[in-house]
Amino acid sequence: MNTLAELRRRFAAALQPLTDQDLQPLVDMVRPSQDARHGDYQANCAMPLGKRLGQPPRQLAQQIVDGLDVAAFCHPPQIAGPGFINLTLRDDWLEKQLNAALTDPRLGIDQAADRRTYVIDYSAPNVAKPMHVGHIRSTVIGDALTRTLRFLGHRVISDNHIGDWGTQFGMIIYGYKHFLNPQAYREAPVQELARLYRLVNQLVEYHQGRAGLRAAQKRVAQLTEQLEAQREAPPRADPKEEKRAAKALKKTEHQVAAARHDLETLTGKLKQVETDGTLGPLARENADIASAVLRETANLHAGDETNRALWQEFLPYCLEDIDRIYRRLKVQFDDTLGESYYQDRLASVVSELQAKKIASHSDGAICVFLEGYQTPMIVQKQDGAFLYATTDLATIQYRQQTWRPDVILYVVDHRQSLHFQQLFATARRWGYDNIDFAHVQFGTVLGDDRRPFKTRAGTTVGLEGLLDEAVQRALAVVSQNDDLKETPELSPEDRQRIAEIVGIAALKYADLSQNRESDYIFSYDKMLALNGNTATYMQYAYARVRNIFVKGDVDRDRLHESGAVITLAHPAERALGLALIRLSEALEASLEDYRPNQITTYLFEMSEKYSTFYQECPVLKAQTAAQRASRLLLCDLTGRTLKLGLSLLGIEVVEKM
RNA sequence: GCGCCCGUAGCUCAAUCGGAUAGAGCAGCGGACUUCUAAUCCGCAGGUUGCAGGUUCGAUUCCUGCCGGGCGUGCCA
Repeated sequence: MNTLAELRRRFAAALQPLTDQDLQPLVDMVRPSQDARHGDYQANCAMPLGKRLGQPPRQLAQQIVDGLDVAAFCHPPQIAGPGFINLTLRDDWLEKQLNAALTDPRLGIDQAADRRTYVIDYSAPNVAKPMHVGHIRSTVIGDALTRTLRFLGHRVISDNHIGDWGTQFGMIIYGYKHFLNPQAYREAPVQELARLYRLVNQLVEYHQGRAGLRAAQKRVAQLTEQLEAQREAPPRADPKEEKRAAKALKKTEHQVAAARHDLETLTGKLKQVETDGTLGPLARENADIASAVLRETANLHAGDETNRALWQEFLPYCLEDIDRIYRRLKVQFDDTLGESYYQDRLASVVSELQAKKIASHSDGAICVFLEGYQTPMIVQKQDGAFLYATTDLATIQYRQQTWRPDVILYVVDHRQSLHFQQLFATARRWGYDNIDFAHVQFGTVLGDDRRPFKTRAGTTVGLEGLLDEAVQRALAVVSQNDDLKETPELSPEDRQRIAEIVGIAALKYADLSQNRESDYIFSYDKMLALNGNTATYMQYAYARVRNIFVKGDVDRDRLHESGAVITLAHPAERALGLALIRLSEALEASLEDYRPNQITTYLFEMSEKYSTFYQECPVLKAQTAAQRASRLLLCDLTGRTLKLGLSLLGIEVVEKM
């Protein structure tokens, strides 16, 4: 049962006779108290309503309380301050909820009343390119939303909209035709294809870098010159002008620094290739590689038989490669329908948009012009090629035909927000206005230096290396802790298995616990910290719960069959009990704005309550048999709540750590 | 230039569509292990929520201006 939802229903009934206005906003003002001194829940609706009705808010609060039927689960409501209504749950009612949850596999959490169909579009890497740190947020957030929605009874289709039709295949095809090591390909095709991709990409970047070197040098020179001029300019008479000039100067200084930095990394990269015994000659021999790669890509799209056959051959290997990472992350998709899947729909999408006068010719391209946007959304280029906007529209069409979703969620980073605004607006004009579209956007992963997370050498960090590093560090933590015990309990195999779970969990949790909209600073140390809002802390809490049952040789089934019940006597027991009945509130809150950090915050607070309880309330050595049984049941419910809550985030627990 | 987002404790972050005395964790200081895992717990200190106005019973939240930062911006995804 969702206590908050129930309280809101009761308030709606009490408010009904007092106003004929929309009750929803008023009812939403019933919420958990932030401060325990104001009770467990509070209603703040008397102030705004009193204002609208021209009545003193405290008097109105009294009227609401008079008509409020909550005696079964609350102490008499208290009116405080300007008109807050404070509610405190009765212990006997709390106990009833907890004892009911004990016998329910869903821990007393109801399924949603309105079950809807969701398509969730997340992860979406470009296959054939190694996955990197940028893919983790989409994958982890999308997976958590999928699991949570599903648990609440919604129909969810998770769809990995992979990039399987882009230039990266042109690169591999070119590499295959020119640089293949046949034996390596036979023995380990995935690795060989990855090598070809990296090699060709490096060569393309080299030549693009060479081509851009002049411009970069020129830019530095130009900006430096501009900077000198600005510095030597005489002071302005007008203070306003002077201020503006100072600002412009500062801006130029930044630009010079950035341009120098760019130039340095560029020359560094060029030098690296030129001095390399293998790469240097290859670079010279393949001077037109960039345009050749584009030709291979265009041929693929045009239906060239050789390239199609190669694409068909490569794709399974590429999928195998990303599947290895998904298996490790324990992420699964219902469908993996990439860009290539929609190729034969694109032309008709464009002609349909034209027929409906939604799209029109402009500068040789076909564009959708939207009110309120300076730039149009281009659906077909001058050269006839389609763009990702076209594919996204075709995808919406397919999803509507196939699943008739109520909602489509796109878990994609915030830099694409303009694209999605235009996409959704176009889709609505096209007739898909019964679908609720949402861009579930998230910020960039940054390094300590607040720049996008890179290795020391300046290359992007591969996702696999990231997982390895997290697991390796988790192994050190687990081992260190086990060594500190009087008699270490874990075999090397145990430690390795636990480290895999703890390391991956830390990585996922660090991401999920952040408000998804802000950029976040990546830190192994922080995510594997043993205190604070981390997965490790909660897994530890879970392991301590389980250990009590081991140490006390308590059989859970027999405990439940014994007829024992939870009674809340100690303040720490009550605080824990209150937290335990609120998982459903946290789940609902997290789905309101698609923010998994609502769940992590809940789990952290609940774990803290457990840690306090653990400290203050002996379980196995409780005073009486009834108290011991009650506390054991509280522990059991805590463990199950942790396990369930974490599982909805895609995070596993361990029995020992 | 235009558009979107952000600015909260020394650091990393919260704050449940305007609620009561802005909360955590690190880092700092002080306590608690003959007792179920001290990977823990308890306490102290730390703030003009970028700045200046405005809206009202009440503002981190809404509006205006300014300062500082990020991202995007007609043929990449």
